Amino acid sequence: MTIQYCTDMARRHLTPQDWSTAALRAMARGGVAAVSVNALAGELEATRGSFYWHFKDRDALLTAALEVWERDDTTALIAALGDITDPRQRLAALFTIALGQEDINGLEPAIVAHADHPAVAPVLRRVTERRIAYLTDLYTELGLDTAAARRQAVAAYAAFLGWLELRRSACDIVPEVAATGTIATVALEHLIAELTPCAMHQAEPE
Amino acid sequence: MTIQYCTDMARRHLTPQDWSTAALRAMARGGVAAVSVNALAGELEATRGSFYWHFKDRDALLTAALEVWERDDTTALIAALGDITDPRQRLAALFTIALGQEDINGLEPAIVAHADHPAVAPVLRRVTERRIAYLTDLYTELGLDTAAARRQAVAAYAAFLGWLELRRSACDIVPEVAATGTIATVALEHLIAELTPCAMHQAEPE
DNA sequence: GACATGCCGTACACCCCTGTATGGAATGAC
DNA sequence: GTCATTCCATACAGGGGTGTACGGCATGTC
Repeated sequence: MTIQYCTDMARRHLTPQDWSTAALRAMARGGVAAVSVNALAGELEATRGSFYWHFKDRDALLTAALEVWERDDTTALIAALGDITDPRQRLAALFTIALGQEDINGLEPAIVAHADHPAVAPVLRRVTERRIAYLTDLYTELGLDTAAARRQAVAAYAAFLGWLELRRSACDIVPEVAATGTIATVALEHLIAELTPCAMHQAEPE
Repeated sequence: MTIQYCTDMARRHLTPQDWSTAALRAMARGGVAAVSVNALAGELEATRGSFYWHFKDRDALLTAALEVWERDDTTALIAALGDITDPRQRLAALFTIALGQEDINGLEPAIVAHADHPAVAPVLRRVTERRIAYLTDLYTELGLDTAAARRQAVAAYAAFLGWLELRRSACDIVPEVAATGTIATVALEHLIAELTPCAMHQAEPE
């Protein structure tokens, strides 16, 4: 019985990035417990021997994957908005990008659901602090005082999280949450227009 | 070596309700995977023999626990609001109760995170439909037309879910999300006053 | 062409969880 | 007191996941 190794084509080597993104996909589906080396190896058409070459542990994969999430969905996103000068356009672009290019559906709810996990807690804390601080600065730039900007940032971020959660749990029941095109308009209506009317007009000359 | 059975006091028998609530607590901490018969037996100071007397399967426990969640946090909650005639007071009481008496912290995010699980999907679908339908009716009673009421219901429910998620993930970073006293005021400001200003005044005579 | 090294497949031991079978303690009926 | 029933503890087999040891196939170097 001959074992066939690479029948299809030149099998390219797996990178730690491949394992990390596969781990994030698995986490979005079934939580932290779904990130099993066995399942990921099957999905990547490899074996666990490949995994333990790139990573020391399963915990090392978890932290690496969550750092990828932190880098892509928070650090890089904020950095991409740096060149937009108008704060209103920056706010609009922020939620448009965050809601529009959601790469892995259900990842954020899965991460938040395991907030107590030792591999999740520090990254989630950094991400939440960074995002709320950025939103607070943005609302301050829009003319709100410190307390009001903070409140708006918390409310907007909660609405954002709930929007993602609703998209994950009931994209068939609530179809308006699924279409990428309407997300921009609906989200901007609810997050910008409606979450800031009480203090917006005295800051807006128009 | 004598085995001591009931040293402390008359050990009352465990009910399926005990197992269900313990399952919900475990699910809130570590997701569906944390609902293990072993762990729950240790928490309840019993053995798996007791469990398999009350339940056929682990899946039977999951569905029973989720039905308890559906009954307590949706059916009973809506039923408790039936005697409030004023829709504005009913809306205020709804979010006050839903946000105030959150019995198990982090349960809703955990359930939503496993929306694809076969034991979760049907219950979550029923709960989401029921809640959004109730909110839609409530906003309709408040004077909104069908489309607007539906949009407000979806937005308010998303904000509610995100508020719970933020409370779970960052109650230390965002302290305003934890205090039960301020929840009522903040939630009512953001959910009633701010989510319905565009169409509220023409329905409100005052 | 010998040799080192990067990358991966395989096999083994170990642990945790599930489900079932079986026995035993406690309680009430009579 | 006997007996049946309820409820629970214990023991066992089976499966799946982890981590490690080891062996093998490549590719590049000299």
